[in-house]
Amino acid sequence: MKPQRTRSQQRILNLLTKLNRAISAQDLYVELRKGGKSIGLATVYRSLETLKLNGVVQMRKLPNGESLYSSVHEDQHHLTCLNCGKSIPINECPVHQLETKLQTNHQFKIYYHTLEFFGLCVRCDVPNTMEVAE
Amino acid sequence: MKPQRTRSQQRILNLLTKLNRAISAQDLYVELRKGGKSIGLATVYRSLETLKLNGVVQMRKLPNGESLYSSVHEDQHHLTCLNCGKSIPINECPVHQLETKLQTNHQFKIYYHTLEFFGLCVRCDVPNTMEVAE
DNA sequence: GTTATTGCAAACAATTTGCACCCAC
DNA sequence: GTGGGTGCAAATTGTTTGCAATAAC
Repeated sequence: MKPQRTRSQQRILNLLTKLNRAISAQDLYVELRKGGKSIGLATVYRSLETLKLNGVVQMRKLPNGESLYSSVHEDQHHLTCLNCGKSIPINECPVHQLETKLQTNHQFKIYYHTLEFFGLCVRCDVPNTMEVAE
Repeated sequence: MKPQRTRSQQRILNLLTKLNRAISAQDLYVELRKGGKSIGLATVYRSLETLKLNGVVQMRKLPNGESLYSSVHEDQHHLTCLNCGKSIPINECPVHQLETKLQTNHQFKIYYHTLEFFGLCVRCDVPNTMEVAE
């Protein structure tokens, strides 16, 4: 029962699928314009909103406030440094079993989940008192 | 090796510990003012930033862009509805073992993690074509 | 032709920054 | 007295909204 999509939604979904990685709305906008498509930023946001509610697009928020969107089968999580913002992708994901269980117990249709680890990377985890000269 | 805290940082940390739940910076600000403390909103943000880097405060971002802060031992995750925004707390958390492993493998000092499930709650998961009359 | 979608510009909200003042040491 | 910490107001940034023009059916 695929909901019908508008032209813009279709374009965005295509691009997200092709890219196969998370991208911000702003960058998505730039990419689409580059591709010759005339599209407004507002439309990008509106389309992403709808696609999210349809369960085909997912979103994660970076600590800096920016949102990254990707197509929903992308099950990729990250280890993010609170200081430099560097994000390391990780492969493991131990929550699928729990997801199924929650879906049943809470009568909730789960579309996707986010799992992020935050801390300090080696470079930023300065041994306290002294600065790294580098 | 506890880093020394400024007056504001101390107050904020105290309040977060007392509350034992996640709260937005704005609300934190209001609470502190109510409590008779003269404090500026910017200071609240600056203090939270520092406390976060110290690993004693953690943050999660709601889909609406607001950030919620809590003291870091709070290991509480949520099931959030993409439509109405309702957030249901869950008790399970299957990631601690993975956390330890990642910490070693990636030479990363992990302070905390966030785990959120997104989808539609029963009320919002309308059986497609027809609206709920309610 | 009627209705939903789109683009643009203006509006918004959370957060950050500049800067003068104040407090702690 | 000096340097970091603080409050206020202004600036910034990502996102949302109002509305007239446009496309879809």
